[in-house]
Amino acid sequence: MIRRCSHRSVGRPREFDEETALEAAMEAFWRNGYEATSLKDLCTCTGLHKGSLYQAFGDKHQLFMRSLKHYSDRTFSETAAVAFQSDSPLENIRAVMHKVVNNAAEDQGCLMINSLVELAPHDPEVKAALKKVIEQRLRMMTDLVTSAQRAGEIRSGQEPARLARQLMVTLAGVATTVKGFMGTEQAHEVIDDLLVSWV
Amino acid sequence: MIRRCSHRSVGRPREFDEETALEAAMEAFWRNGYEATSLKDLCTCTGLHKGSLYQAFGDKHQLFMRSLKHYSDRTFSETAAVAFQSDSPLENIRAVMHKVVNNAAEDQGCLMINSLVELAPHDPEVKAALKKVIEQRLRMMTDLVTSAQRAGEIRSGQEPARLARQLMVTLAGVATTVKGFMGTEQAHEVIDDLLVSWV
DNA sequence: ATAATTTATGACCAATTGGTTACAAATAGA
DNA sequence: TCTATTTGTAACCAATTGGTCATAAATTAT
Repeated sequence: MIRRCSHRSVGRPREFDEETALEAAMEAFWRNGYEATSLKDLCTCTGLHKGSLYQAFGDKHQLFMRSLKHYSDRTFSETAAVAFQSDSPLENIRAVMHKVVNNAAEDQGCLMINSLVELAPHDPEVKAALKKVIEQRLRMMTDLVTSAQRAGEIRSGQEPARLARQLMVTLAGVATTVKGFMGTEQAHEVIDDLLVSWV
Repeated sequence: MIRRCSHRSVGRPREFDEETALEAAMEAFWRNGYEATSLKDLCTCTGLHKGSLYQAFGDKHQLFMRSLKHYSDRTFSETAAVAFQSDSPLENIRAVMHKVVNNAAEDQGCLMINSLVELAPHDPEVKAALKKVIEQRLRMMTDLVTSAQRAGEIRSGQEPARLARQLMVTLAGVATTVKGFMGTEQAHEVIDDLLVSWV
């Protein structure tokens, strides 16, 4: 059972790029939600036929799981990238928060929060996947808060874990209210207002 | 065109209570979301047949709109009821916030936030309805914040409208994170942590 | 009693859902 | 060239979707 290279074996070669198709599917799920995205929609936006989709990704649910993972991987690496740019921990927190807000596109929100609301209560697989990535992010936030407290940039009265939770809740709130009732600018203001009260 | 009483006219009398049926439908939409709630589900939970449902409420979307209104009416009156219990404006804010959190049932969240996430971006009617109720709540919050600032219970550095927005965003965030990643107790802590930083 | 009216019920409908499968086309290895 | 293998394509599938309609039952007004 040796596969020399990932994809240059015997059969007919793929005519599409798996990554591109996945990105398109993710976009559709992100914009419309899981239930509201039909197989036909997925075929249209990826340019593939049902058969190809199933062969490449499995059924709709598996494709969704991969989309979700793709999304969370990308957004996490993007935010982690700005988490250590400054030597001021508070500035790093601010940068991370604004990064997340920028990612939560207007009217589209955040795929993770969307999925949390739509699917988590009834889809154990989605719930487990989200649990993992949320805890991951919570850990990062907690570390940042701890650093900021040590640096004296945030008052030390409250536990870092609880302040981190506050940040996460605010981000979740922004990701939902940005769906029709808040411009991106206002969302950024919310972040700043919160952090202002922490110094 | 005179109707003497609302419902004791000619035809065969209703065998079900409209209010009860509406409540059941609302519960289903609340728990499962719009798309994931099928007509059959609605028939099962209300105990009605399709025909009766359509005659009484119109199509699925109209029934949903009535459910949403029913929900927002009930929750708003419940929260407004506790908004003036104390003579301390800050205590009233706290009471309102905790009331909302209690309403957002674990794993079920808040029907308005759920609908905001699932439908608002693509359903103008839902969006408009939510806009109305959200602005209503925002006004109430703003008034409470203003009072609290006047009473000196909240520092006066920030605009009441922006602080109110902060409260709303936090509530929205709690309503989503409560769907699998936060117990009710923790949700209450988040509220308290936020308000603590305001004094 | 009868007519008018409104209800409850279930059969019925076209369209769409997610999903499978048969088959032709395209490649690599023999 | 021939075989094995994998892809693309479209026909096909049962089940479910939201929604309508004809009909019988239950009531009030006459």
